[in-house]
This record gives sequence, structure tokens and C-alpha cells, in this order.
Amino acid sequence: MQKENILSKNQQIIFDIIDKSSEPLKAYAILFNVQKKGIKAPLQVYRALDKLVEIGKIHKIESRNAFIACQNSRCQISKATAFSICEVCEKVSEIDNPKLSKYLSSFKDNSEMNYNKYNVEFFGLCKKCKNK
Amino acid sequence: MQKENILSKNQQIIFDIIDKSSEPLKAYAILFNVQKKGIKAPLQVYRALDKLVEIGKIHKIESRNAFIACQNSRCQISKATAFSICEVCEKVSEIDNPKLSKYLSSFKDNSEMNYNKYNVEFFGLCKKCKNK
DNA sequence: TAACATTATGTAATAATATAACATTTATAA
DNA sequence: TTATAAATGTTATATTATTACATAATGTTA
Repeated sequence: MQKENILSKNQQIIFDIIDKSSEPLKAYAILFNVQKKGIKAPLQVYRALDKLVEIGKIHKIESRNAFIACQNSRCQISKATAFSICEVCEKVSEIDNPKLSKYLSSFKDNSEMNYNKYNVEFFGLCKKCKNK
Repeated sequence: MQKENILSKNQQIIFDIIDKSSEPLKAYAILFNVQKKGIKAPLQVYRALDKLVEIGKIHKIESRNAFIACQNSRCQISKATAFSICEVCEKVSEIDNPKLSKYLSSFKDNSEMNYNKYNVEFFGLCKKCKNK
């Protein structure tokens, strides 16, 4: 439901750039990109990013401080996210794996904590970089 | 083997502070703490942090930009880390769960990537905050 | 539709996090 | 003991993110 939200002007501009990008984008790279469109200040970018993350249109790759568009219909509003990251070329993909998400969503340890969200990042070598 | 590394002076100072702390520490909080011990510059802190992460004595909590001492004999040199984070009180614990680490270490998707490392952060409410 | 509340925007300043570059010292290995 | 690697010290600067305050646009409801 939330993913069909109508975006505001700034949100739409910034989402489009992230969505078109083939790689995760950093906030200031986005800022540089949108200055011609009238978005001049970091805060304008960060506000749009915050909202887009909140409604699940984009995700933040925490280890890279960068943002990518959500590719995964199953990742309920950014509450359950998984990424693969190539440590050589820095290619990042969202992992869409029902077994993994089921496993992690139902994970319980003995700490008496209630988990409602997780984020996992897998690191390694992508196919291309492996064969070099 | 690496965990038994002898630490250099700065590394030891900074490790001790993190190890004694009951909560994750941020780099500049550490810096403030060690200025009386002659460590005056951010870079001195970051260099020690980098090394301590590399040898597995501490971990970085990516979503918080903060560092905690490793509590887990099983997390082979920071290649396989799992944390629980309370979103109310910000308490962070390292999860030591053989099943989880086995599951994630052997995770393969259909992307032809070879994973050699992962990090997962679970978010929720800790026992205390749940009962408030 | 007027009144109110909520969400979004604009702008300036600054805080917080992290690295580059270079010189020097200490520890380790050959 | 000389060469090499690892660690340190210092200054400057780059990168990432937020505070504070003013205004405008949008949505809600009486």
C-alpha cells in the first residue's frame, strides 16, 4: 500500500535518479546531480531520502552510506532487507530469496528481544570479478 | 591466532575503552576519552579502530557508526557478525547463535557470487523497553 | 470554504564522521 | 645491522548528516 504513495516533487526527482542508476548513489552525488533541478541544499536531499526509505521505495546500504531503489516486492517497507556486495567492483544487488527472508524474519534467539526488522549484507566477489 | 595479536600502545588504549564500555562507542567519543592519554587526532583513533576491526577484536555497528568489543569466539575475524539492536534504548548485543551463523555462512543464492563475509543487524525492542 | 493540522520546501549554519598527505619513529625480519 | 613493515604524530580537508528557523503546499474536517 505505502509503495503506491504519490511522491512530492523533490521526492520524485530524487527517486528517479536513484531508480535509474546502475549503482548505489551517495547523498552528495545525488545532490550534485539535482542542482540543475533546483535542489541546492543537502537537507533537501536527506529529507527526500529519509521519506523514500520510510515508505520503502529505496534502501540504504549501511556499510556504504549509499542508496538504491527497492527491487523486491517482498521486502515489506524496508523491514527485511538483504544485499550482496562485491568487494572489488562494489556492485550491489538486493537479494530476493524467500527462504532467507523467512528464516531471518522468524529468527529468535534467547535474548527475549522482539525483532521487527533486520538488514543483512553479504560480501564477496561477483561473477565478473571472480573471473579476472 | 590473530586475536592473540599483541596490540600497539594506541590500539591497546582504544581497545580497553571499547571493551570496558557497556555500549557501542563512536569514534569521536573515543577520541574525547583518550585525549588525556595523548591521542589527540581523529586519525589516530581511526587507525586503531581499523586495525582492531581487521584483527577481529572489535566490530563496527554499521547502522550506528559505532564500535563494540567482540564477545564471540565463533565470529572468525569479523567475517560473520550478527547484532541485536534495541531501537528504543539503543542497547546492542552481539548474537552468538551457531545455527544462525551456520545458515548465513553457507548461504548461496542464484547470483553466482561467492560470499566470504556477512553482517546482519536485527532491530526491535529489548526486554526492558518492551515492558515499559 | 474557513480553520486547522500535516507534510513538504527553502536556506544558512554547523555538527559529526572519516580520509589524504607527509614526516617521523618503533618494531620485526633478514 | 640494515632493510622492511607497522605504527605514530600532525595538519588539513573531505564527506556525511543534522539543527534551527521561516515559509509554502496539501489534506482534513467542521
